[in-house]
Amino acid sequence: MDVIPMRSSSLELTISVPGFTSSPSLPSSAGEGVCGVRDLDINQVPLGAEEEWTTGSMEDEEESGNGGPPRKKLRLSKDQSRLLEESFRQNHTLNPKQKEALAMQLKLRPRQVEVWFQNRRARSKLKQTEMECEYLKRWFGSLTEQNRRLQREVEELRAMKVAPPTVISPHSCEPLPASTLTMCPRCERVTTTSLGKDPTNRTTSPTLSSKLPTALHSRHSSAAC
DNA sequence: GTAACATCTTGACTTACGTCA
DNA sequence: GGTGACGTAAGTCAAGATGTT
Repeated sequence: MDVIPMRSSSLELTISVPGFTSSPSLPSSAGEGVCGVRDLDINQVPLGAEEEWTTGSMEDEEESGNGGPPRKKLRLSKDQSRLLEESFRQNHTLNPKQKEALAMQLKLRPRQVEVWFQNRRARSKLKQTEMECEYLKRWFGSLTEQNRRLQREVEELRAMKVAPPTVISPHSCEPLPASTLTMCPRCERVTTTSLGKDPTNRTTSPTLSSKLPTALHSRHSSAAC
């Protein structure tokens, strides 16, 4: 799965993706996976990719509104951003004391720290949602494809069942009596009943089961199959 | 090289809503 | 239960940075 390119941003995001490993960075707020999935960390801050900043910190720009000249937009310095990011990593919200202390340390107004955290939370969530959406689209596509393949397989097996009395075992490549084949009424998979010929007794389609999210698969396979 | 425009990032604001004393 | 203070999320605006032609 590739990642939406992000310029000059170090938003900290994780997305739950089955089968992907990740670094256990922080408590991911959104989208705890449904089925034993893991968090994919997309927030590797590119080493040395910190760009220079246009302006330094603003000590305290008094009252930007109310008829005065249009406010100059503050750009946080590299250090200020880093410190804010570190704080955010530890805590996604600040209590008034922490806010005050951080503002003091950064030489910013508490309000600015507060706004920064608000925006940071909002934009993390947005990116997270976008990535989850992207991932689900891909997953949907892949499931659709698998579904198509399996339906084709079912059609073939149905045709085999009505026509010839025997089939070839996919495992031993020997002729197999059709009577040894049974179809699961729930998933429509064809399985071979154990006659000693086929020790694995596997379904004819192991591909999907290995790719399904574990929770979904175990829920199904535990009962009828 | 640079000007003009498009797009992206991000600091700040407004509004609505929930919680708590 | 009504009320005000407070905090947060969501939506938005706009300055400034960056990319493209």
